[in-house]
Amino acid sequence: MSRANRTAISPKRSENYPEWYQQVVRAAELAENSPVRGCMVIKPWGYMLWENMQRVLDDMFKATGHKNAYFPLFIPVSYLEREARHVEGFAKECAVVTHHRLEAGEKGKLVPAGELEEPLVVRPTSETIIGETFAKWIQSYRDLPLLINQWANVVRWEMRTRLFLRTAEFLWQEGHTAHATREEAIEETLRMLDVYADFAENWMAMPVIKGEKTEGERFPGAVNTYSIEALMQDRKALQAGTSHFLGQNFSRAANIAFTNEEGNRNLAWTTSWGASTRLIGGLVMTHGDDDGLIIPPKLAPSHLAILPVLHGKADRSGILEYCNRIKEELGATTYHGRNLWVEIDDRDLRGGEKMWSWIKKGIPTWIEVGPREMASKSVFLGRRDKGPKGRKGVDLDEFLATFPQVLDDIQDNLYRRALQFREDHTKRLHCKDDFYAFFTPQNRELPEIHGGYALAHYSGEPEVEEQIQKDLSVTVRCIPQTDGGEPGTCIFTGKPSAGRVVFAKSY
RNA sequence: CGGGCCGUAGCGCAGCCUGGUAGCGCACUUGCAUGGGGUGCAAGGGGUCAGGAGUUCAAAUCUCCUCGGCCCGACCA
Repeated sequence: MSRANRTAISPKRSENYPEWYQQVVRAAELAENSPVRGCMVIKPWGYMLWENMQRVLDDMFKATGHKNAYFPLFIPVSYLEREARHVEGFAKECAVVTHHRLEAGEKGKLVPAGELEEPLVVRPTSETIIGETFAKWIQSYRDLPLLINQWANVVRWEMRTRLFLRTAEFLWQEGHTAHATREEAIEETLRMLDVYADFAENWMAMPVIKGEKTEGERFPGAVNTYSIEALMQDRKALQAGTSHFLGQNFSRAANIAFTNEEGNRNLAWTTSWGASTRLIGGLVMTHGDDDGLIIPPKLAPSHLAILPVLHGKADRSGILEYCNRIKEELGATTYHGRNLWVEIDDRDLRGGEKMWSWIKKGIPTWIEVGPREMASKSVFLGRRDKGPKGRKGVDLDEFLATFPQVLDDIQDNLYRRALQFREDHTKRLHCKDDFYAFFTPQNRELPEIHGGYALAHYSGEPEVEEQIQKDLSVTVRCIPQTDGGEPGTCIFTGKPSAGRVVFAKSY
């Protein structure tokens, strides 16, 4: 392939999507596999991205009245046992600590010793231990609502893992709240769903559908589960955040009770909600292209790479000084809550090679600065959303004055592009045959990218969901909040349906 | 955990069928020349061929087991 139309990532998305994903994560230096099965090493570029996500989400949680706290990594097995459906849901994927020391064995081996009286589970989620704590903290209605969030790592011993999308250990936040009334708790559940949707759309530039999960997809122990669902470029849905109304299930299990104004003892109503490093996987698959990652400016670890063109008899120090002035001026500029971050890349590499390394990492913009720019007081600006062919010279003063708008324009462009993609691959389907055709690849041996979101009427029988999952690996992603409940007829059973639901293959 | 494919230098691969103890491209190191789309020439470094056991005079190559990766299924943020 000629250099001019070679892509930085191979295979391309259209050739082998899962492999493309792995290659982007590697090429962008987000993360790599570790010696520990199913666990990843998050590299600095990936971790900075996560820190930005954390910061923004954390601000949103604080703005809605939540406070951070930290609870133990280890949970006594007996805690988990208290809520029957919760046990069922998590028992199979728990890492269990049974010993508390190592002793020297044969041939220098270390063997576990000192068996624990009660095994400890490495938290897969913290409802039980936080519930136990809440029970102590809450005595009176005056202690409510209790609005807590925790940033933590959790472990779920998954059978199949993929970097960021599903790893045995992952980073997340889990919010846990307790309320005096059912209504208040439901309100909280939906408020946090809105926070996630706001974050996804306005920060990640990732359009999402908000909705309620069907019974089969519900969090173990929840009364209702809500999620935001994003459509990836292989047209599979990604659950990008969840919010659960837990009713009084966990209050009953942990005895989270309070005395109300009338002096009566009541069980609290609780919620929990979480978003994880999986969001990074979603970002890769929403915006990435065949040249690598594309990071929305509002979350980018770095907004601008300055690539000085230093060669031959060029005025090296003059150019570097010119670059430094740009860096200093932009670095003092606030952009959506933090200062612009600018890097001068003066590595001794060829220009093209250097440029491509930043393209693969997904930096929103880069400028090349050499003698020509110096002479004409300009910069040669590249935008990641437009690709290397779209670079152009811009007057320096104009560049400095408009740079934040350029970033906003990229942010908007990424969102519009992703929204367009979703609309292009969302179909309203009116019969079962069309539904099956929509989700069946032309080539069964080597399935091409197919499907998308199917909006169809569904009367709610769990057996129907089981059947289509068996036939097509398609599930109900959610019952969308937005669809106003236009009634119709279920395309599977012919029974009345209250509204269309969203079907898709999913991660 | 079931079915399929795969594991050879940092990355991508050839060699395996028809055993004779390792090769290619990119990357890396050094030098020179270069230098605005991923450079050229030259000289180098790096692999217990995923791990273990077996068959054999001899195993990357054949057999078995284990581990890891990807896809499909089950499960799942």
